[in-house]
Amino acid sequence: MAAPRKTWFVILGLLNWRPMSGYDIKKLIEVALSYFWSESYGQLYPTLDRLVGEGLASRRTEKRGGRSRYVYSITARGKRQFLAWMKEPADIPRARNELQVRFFLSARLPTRESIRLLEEYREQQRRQYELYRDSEKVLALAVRRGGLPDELEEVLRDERGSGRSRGTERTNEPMVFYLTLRHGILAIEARLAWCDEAIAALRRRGGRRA
Amino acid sequence: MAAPRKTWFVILGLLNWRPMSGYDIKKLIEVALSYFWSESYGQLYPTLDRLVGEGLASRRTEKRGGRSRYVYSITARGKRQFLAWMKEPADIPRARNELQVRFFLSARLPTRESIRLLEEYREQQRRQYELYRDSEKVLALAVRRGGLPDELEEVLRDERGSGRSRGTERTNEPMVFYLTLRHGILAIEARLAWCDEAIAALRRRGGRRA
DNA sequence: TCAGACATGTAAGTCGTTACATGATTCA
DNA sequence: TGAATCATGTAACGACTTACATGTCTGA
Repeated sequence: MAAPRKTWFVILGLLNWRPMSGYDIKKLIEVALSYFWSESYGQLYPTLDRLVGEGLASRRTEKRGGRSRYVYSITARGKRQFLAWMKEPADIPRARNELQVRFFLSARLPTRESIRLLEEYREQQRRQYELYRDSEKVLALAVRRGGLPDELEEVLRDERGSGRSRGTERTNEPMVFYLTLRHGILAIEARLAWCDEAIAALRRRGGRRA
Repeated sequence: MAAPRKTWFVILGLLNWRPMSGYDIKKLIEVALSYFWSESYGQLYPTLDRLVGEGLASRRTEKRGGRSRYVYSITARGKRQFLAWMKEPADIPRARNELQVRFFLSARLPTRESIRLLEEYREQQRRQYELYRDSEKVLALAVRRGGLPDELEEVLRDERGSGRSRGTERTNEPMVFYLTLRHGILAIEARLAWCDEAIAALRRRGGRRA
């Protein structure tokens, strides 16, 4: 029973970055993590409440030009829990790949159905690939410069000094951002290569028959 | 609102293969689909009930040497629904990759933490890779022979003639099985390559400092 | 002035897992 | 005889999404 609580720890990890409102967290995930993570408000706000209830985060009200909002900070206890979670082995994700299951289920259908599925998949991956490559160019440049692209600098703004670096506590940030993206790129390249291989194999063996 | 209903369609797709009991379906998924799909009994049995309720499957009681069991078959209506679903575009899976999020969240931690995460990931992938390669050898051989490995032949037994093929209605089965596995293999190779690239990059830039 | 961003939440429903519960049959 | 496999289910819980609900502020 129990304890995936991923949302819980991801929020804690982002608060460990800097204090934020629920809205900020949502935005940050959309801008910087969307390739591999998502959260809905329906998860987010209740989880923030629970985090405060457990003493892992604290909440204060902030006025930002008349409009007020809740800003959450991680507590010492929260920090400890987050660090402990980071040390635990990640659990193997339950396998559920819809494309693959569709492809498998096409085995008893005419070959052209399998091929159609693959072509659709290939096109979807190709589109995604272009987006990734664009981001990669921007990030690679930034990494060489030792910073982050402006959009990201902006989302992560407050916790940084007025300059680009606080000097003392150097971190991996830009490199980790870049490498995270590289993971996505290599994964897509593998899928594209697979599509080509699979389409060719099916055509060789009976695409005509279908 | 509504309608992932993946379990629903996967079961329908398997029943389209041949009539089966809930237990059979579970076994088939474990043996042949475990790399990319899973179902629990808690999902399976209630879904089978609903399928029958909707007239997409029918149930009969079968005696198998004194022990009785329910065997489900797909109906014409069920077949139509399954085919319709196969034609729909697969929805983009919601992105949730725990390893990547952990890695991202390590950006503010000492570099050695990021590297540790990667090494753990790499080892996990490497183990999985060995299993895949073993299966690949077996399957590749079978594909060349035009059949399936004995374990799979057994799980899929009844619907086949007494020989290896019913002659008339040739399908892609062996090739699709093989290609499905190839997808997994190429994906893992990409992840291993990424781990190497990422570890090297982090070491270059400050592994010492950590 | 009005669209779009900022901002916070709830309700209902689906999806899915785990643990529990039960019992027959087979084979070493 | 007792462990493994066959076989079917339910209860409780947790995770997650979508749609709904509501209101403010900023800038073109």
